[in-house]
Amino acid sequence: MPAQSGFTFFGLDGIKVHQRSMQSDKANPAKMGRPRTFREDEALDAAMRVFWEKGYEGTSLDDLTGAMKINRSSLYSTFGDKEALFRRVMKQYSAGSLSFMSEALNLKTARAVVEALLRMSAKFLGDPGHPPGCLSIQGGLACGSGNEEVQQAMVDWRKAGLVQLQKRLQRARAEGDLKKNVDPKDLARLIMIIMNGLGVQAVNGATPAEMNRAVDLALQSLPL
Amino acid sequence: MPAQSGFTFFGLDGIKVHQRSMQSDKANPAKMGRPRTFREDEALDAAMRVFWEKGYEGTSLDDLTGAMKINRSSLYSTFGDKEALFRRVMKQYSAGSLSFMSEALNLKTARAVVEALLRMSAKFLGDPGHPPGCLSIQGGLACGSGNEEVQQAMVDWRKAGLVQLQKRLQRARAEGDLKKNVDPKDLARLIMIIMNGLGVQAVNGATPAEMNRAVDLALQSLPL
DNA sequence: ATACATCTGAACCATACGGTTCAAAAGTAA
DNA sequence: TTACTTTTGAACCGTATGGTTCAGATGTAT
Repeated sequence: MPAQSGFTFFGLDGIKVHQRSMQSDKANPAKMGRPRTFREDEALDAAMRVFWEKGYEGTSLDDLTGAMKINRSSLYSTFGDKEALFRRVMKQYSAGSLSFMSEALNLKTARAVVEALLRMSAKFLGDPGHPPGCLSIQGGLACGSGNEEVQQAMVDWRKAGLVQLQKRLQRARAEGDLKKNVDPKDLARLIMIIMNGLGVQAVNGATPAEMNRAVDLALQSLPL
Repeated sequence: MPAQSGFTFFGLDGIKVHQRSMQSDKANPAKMGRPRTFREDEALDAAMRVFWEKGYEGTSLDDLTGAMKINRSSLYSTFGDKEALFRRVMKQYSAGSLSFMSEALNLKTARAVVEALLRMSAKFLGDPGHPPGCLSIQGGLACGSGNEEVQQAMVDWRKAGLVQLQKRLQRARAEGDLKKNVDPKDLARLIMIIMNGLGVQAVNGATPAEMNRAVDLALQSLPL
């Protein structure tokens, strides 16, 4: 399951494994020049955790190089610059951590979709195995001068999630799988509102269990 | 209505008014020393807007002194330092902008309380007359090294809102004003989740009308 | 062996940052 | 008028920030 690779930071202490695999790998001819001492995917995962915890503006290059265990030159030559790295991290997070959303959207009924989204969000956003909340929010809702493009990228990212859910529920409408008095766009927005709010509550220290109880209440009353 | 003073930035161009009132005010004996050229409350409102828009970390001293129209010495002598100013701003925001919460909590029934909270949040958080979202979130959910105390102050601030709502709904429970199968704590958390989520949606660009429709949906189905 | 290619590490850079200093300005007191 | 008090304004400060440079290290190719 490639979606799990976003969570399993298996390589953080596995630099030696990396070295051996590079030397023993005969299928890929070694590249000329000094070999890297780090794995790009591991460094990227480390960067993702730091940005998740400190936000874009609160994360310094020292934070990043320290967590990634690489030096500045390596960071720049591999990822470009701070912003490019963050954009890479956003993609990685979407493909990895947020992949539960795609799974949920693929369920058969609107009810199942919404229930999966809310329960999996409560579980994921408060999971103590990684920084709390959602990177698309933790990255920063507000920003100082010079970081507007990053902020806009996050706004677009969050909006894209809403659009996806709106489309799924509009499909449910077309399939007769939604009550007649329920507008799929409004429902999608309400669900997204609850998911965003769960992210904030997770940062406040709410446990998955506490959030799940609120989700129970929402699910027992929503018109689904 | 003192709550409105948080919104009415009447003094931003009113420095001249301030000067006249200072010279014509005979009730308060003039203080020795050079008179201030700014009004503290106006400067504080200006600071509030900047923090609201750029967050704590994204707001620089140049941003603040520019918006407040005072220089650094004046900012330091009047407010202390950046953190102290932000804490002042938090108080001002609570007393001003967030005062609708106290009003809502004072309504007679749980239903009225919840409805007022959600509708007033949708209206307030998306109001184009000020930066979008809620300062308690916009200030920053994540933070870099050195700003942990500010972050914790915001976490405590947000939690305090939840505790207030929990108490109000527990009172509703004691008064028999809440359905038997509804836990007041869980309901309070769900409402707070929705309010937090409305803040994020407002930052995404959702209009008060769009958010209000989602609130309609929530209100028509919540067990109240 | 030398030549070449790529990475590392450590130093460096220009600018930004929050905070400080102090002479001059603008008032009151005597 | 001088003395005192408080504020302003502009310069300054030490440190942090994102980004750059380049000699040496570590590999492949001939």
